[in-house]
Amino acid sequence: MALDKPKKVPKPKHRKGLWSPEEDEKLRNYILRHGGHGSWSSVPIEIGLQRNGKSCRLRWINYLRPGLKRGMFSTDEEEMILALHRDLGNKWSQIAQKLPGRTDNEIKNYWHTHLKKRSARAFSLAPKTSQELINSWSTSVSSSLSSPTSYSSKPLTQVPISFEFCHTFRASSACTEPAVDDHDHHTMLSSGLNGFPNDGIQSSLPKLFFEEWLSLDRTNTSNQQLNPSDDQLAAASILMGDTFMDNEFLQHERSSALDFESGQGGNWANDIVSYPDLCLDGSLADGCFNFGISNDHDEFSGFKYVMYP
DNA sequence: AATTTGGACAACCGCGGTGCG
DNA sequence: ACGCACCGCGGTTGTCCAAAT
Repeated sequence: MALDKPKKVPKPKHRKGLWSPEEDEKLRNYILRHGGHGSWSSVPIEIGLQRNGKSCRLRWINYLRPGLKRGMFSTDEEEMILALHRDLGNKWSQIAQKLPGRTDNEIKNYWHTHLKKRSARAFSLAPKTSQELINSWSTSVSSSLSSPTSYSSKPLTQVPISFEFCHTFRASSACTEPAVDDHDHHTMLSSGLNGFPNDGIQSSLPKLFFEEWLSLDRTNTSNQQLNPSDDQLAAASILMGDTFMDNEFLQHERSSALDFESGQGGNWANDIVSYPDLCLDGSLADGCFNFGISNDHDEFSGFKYVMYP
């Protein structure tokens, strides 16, 4: 017996679980053809997928999007994640922004399965955040400041800064992170290179991390706060090669670096070489910026500046 | 050989923020 | 001002698979 039930509009049954290669193919083709800037909720309808828009978006971002690295994390990436997690906590999306080709989900999973225990161990042995490192560094450095610097009028330039030894490499070769001993890893210096240890290590120009520089300035100069626009100006000054030398602080750094290098017996041509790490679209890749000096043997001794906007 | 266990990764869920009508 | 849809994020759960029992 037929009942006159009100017609129910069937709720679209969305498939869940793992994506099939066919589904991937459909989604990839559609996004590549139409772009991923429309409404995600309409995407599965357009291509006949029994998925919801949210699921499509996630699949695209975490798996299908071009430029994803996949595969094992490098040691550098691991260190980066550990350091960023110390500073940012579970801000996976922010951490992912510093690691091109990695997704927040991927980093989050990797953290939980590989790095969490390691971090917990390290936590009990070392200062907890870079800020704490900086604070401890500044204490140890304050007594070793040999002379006030000429650029002391700017809050930006008044802070002690940590350096790590960088390396020399031929301009044509890829820049890889230098292998440094723990002994050398956190050599403390004043904001100039005054007192830079002339320990005979060839090509040991310092590496400065902007994150440390800027955050240190924020906390250590209570009455001379570096406001965000100054941060941006500083960053812009670094990124714009031509305006590089307008920065008094960096100018001082440069001359100190050159003094140091000449003391190392190098025949340096005093050329500042500077270049940002860029994405294909021209945006800053991972907050890194490199600069240094070159000699007449086409060797480059440089710093890598890491900036976290 | 069958079952259990645990690690690794993929995907989902819920919440808050934002933009728009 | 309000409601709605959408997006992005972080936490959680589900699934697969290899190693252990």
